[in-house]
Amino acid sequence: MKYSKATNYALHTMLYMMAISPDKPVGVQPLADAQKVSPTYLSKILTKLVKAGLIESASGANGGYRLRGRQEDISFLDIIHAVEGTASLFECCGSGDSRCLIHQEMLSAEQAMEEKLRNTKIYEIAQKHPMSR
Amino acid sequence: MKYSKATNYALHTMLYMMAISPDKPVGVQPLADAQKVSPTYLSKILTKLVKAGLIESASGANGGYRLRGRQEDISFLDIIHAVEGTASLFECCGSGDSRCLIHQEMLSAEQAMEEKLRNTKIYEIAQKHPMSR
DNA sequence: TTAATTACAGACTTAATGTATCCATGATAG
DNA sequence: CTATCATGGATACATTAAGTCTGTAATTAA
Ligand code: SF4
Ligand code: SF4
Repeated sequence: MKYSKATNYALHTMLYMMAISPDKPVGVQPLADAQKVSPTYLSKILTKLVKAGLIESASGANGGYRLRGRQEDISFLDIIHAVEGTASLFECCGSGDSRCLIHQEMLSAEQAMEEKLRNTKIYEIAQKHPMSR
Repeated sequence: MKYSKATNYALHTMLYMMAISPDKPVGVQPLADAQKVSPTYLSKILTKLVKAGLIESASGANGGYRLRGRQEDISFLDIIHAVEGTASLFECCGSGDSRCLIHQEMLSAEQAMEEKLRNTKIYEIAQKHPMSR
C-alpha cells in the first residue's frame, strides 16, 4: 500500500514543466535529468499523462511535451489517476454490494483523500516552490 | 496502490468476532472458514493484530483469539495500521524536507483519509451489519 | 530528399512485495 | 500425558513494480 515511484516522477515532472517551461515543449531528456531517472522509463509515464489529456506531445525536432488546457485546473488527483489508474483502493468480493458497510466506509475514506487531492492544484505549488530539489 | 487482501481479512475477522463472539475466545478455524481462507495464513494476520494490542490470544485447548480493551474504540485505522504498517503512503527523497510542498500536500491528503478511518469504529458496523457476507 | 531528432510501443529482465503452504515448536486445559 | 491451540521460520508461488532495450513512426531542419 504505497504510491508508486512513477507517481512521484509524474508529480515532479508536472511541477517542473509548469515552473520552467509552461509554454514551449520540452523533451524528455532534461525532465529525466532533473530527477535522475532513465529517459525511456520516464517517457512511459509521460505517455500516460498524454493519454489522460493533461499534457500533449509533439514528435520530431523541437518536439517534446507541453502542458495542455488550463494549467491552474490540473489537480494532484488528475495526475495520480493518470498514473495509478482510477480503480478503488479497496477491492473485496467484487460485487459492489451497496449493503456492505465495510465497503462503504472504506470507499468513503478514500473519497475524503481524493477530495483533498482534487482541490490541490500543482499550479499553486509551482508558484511557491523553491524548485531546489 | 491497493489495500492488501490481508487488510480485508483483518477487517472481516474483527467484525466477525465482534458480532458473533465478543467475549469468549474463538479459534482461527471458524474465522478462516467464514472467509474461505487458509487458517495458517489468517493466523499470521491475526498475530499482527495481537501485537498491535487489538486482540489477545490464548494457546491450548479452548484457546483462541478474543477482543481486547474497549471494543467500541477500535477503529478501522487501528486495524489497517496493524496490518499494513504505519509508514506514509508517499515516500520520495527520504529527507522529510518540510519545505517541500508536494510532500506536504500528499501527507495532508493521506491524513484526511486517516482521519475518516480513525472515526469509523467496527463496533458501529457490527451493530448494523446483516452479517450475511 | 535525407538526416537528425523526438515520442511511442512492445518485449523483455529484474527486483520487490503479496499471497499462501508446510512444518516444527511451545503453551495450556482437561 | 494428550489433544488442542497459537507462533515462528522456511519455503514456494504469483503479481506487480521498476527499469532496460530496441525498433518504428512522426516531424523538422538542412
Ligand atoms: S461483506 Fe462487504 S467488504 Fe466484505 S467482501 Fe462482501 S462487500 Fe466486500
Ligand atoms: S522535492 Fe519534495 S516531493 Fe520531491 S523528492 Fe524532495 S521532498 Fe520529496
